[in-house]
Amino acid sequence: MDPLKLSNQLCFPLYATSKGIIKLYTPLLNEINLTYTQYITMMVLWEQKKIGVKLLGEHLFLDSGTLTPLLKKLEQQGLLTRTRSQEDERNLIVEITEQGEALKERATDIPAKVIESMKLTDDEAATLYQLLYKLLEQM
Amino acid sequence: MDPLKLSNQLCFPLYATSKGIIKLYTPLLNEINLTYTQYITMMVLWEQKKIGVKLLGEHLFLDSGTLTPLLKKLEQQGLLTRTRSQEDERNLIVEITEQGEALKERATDIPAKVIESMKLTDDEAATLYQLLYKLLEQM
DNA sequence: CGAAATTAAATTGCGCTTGATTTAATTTGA
DNA sequence: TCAAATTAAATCAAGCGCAATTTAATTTCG
Repeated sequence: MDPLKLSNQLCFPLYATSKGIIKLYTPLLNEINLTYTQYITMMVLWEQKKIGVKLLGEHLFLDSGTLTPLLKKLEQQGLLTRTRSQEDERNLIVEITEQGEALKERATDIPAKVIESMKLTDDEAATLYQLLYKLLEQM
Repeated sequence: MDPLKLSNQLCFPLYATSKGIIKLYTPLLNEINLTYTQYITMMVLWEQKKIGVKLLGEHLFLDSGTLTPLLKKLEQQGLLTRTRSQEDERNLIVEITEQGEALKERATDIPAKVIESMKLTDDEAATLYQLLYKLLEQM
């Protein structure tokens, strides 16, 4: 059992599957003019309405290097506003707009379409979900 | 059950775990001057010695847009050679060099170190592996 | 108090990733 | 045969991802 055989690695199928599923999302997200990263950002805002960049980054495992330009773009598109916090000017607060809220409707069907094309049983999906979160938690 | 809740998605933990594990690899790969993508490319060459770019891309789920610059860099580092096929000049053949072979030794320990820090049981790892390949196959 | 440390975003630089287009070689078929 | 279609890499543009640095605000503590 060669540890350097591609087929013996866990990371590689993770990396490939992740890219593959994002590629399933892409044509659906194109219709609402979002990239995958923009989409998961909007998902947080659909839940929370208003959140600081630091906390947002912790939810998404992304830092300001990725988020700053991405949030500026979403702001330009009118989906959110960016404002410095009054209490602590170091913090930038991101808040969803009406337009951003409205976009949620057009996104509702997307997850179901992707899950369908993944063809996993409910059990398999649950197992996968649980293993991935176990890994995530200890990182 | 909101389908647009981040925590209800399968793709997001896949995406996050994939990035997280690559981040475990990064400091180890830095010591042998490879990025993760360069590393999986070298893994194919450690197995096959010689392969066309198209087939290489099929193994790695990458296209010439990613591979062309990456292979040029690895060629500059002396780890492989790039030669047009005699039979069909459209094909570029990549072949590992002595130096490329030699690098394999320095990489042997890396997978074990990463797997260790993932803290999954053998069963869990096997289940995860199997689910990911099931997903990959139907994509 | 006020200098030093800490914190949050922004910026920079480099590399990956993909979609689309271009270029060149080969194959196909009217 | 030879023009049209196909194939393989290369190239280009746009965006992500991350490490490292910079800038500005706030906190800590001597």
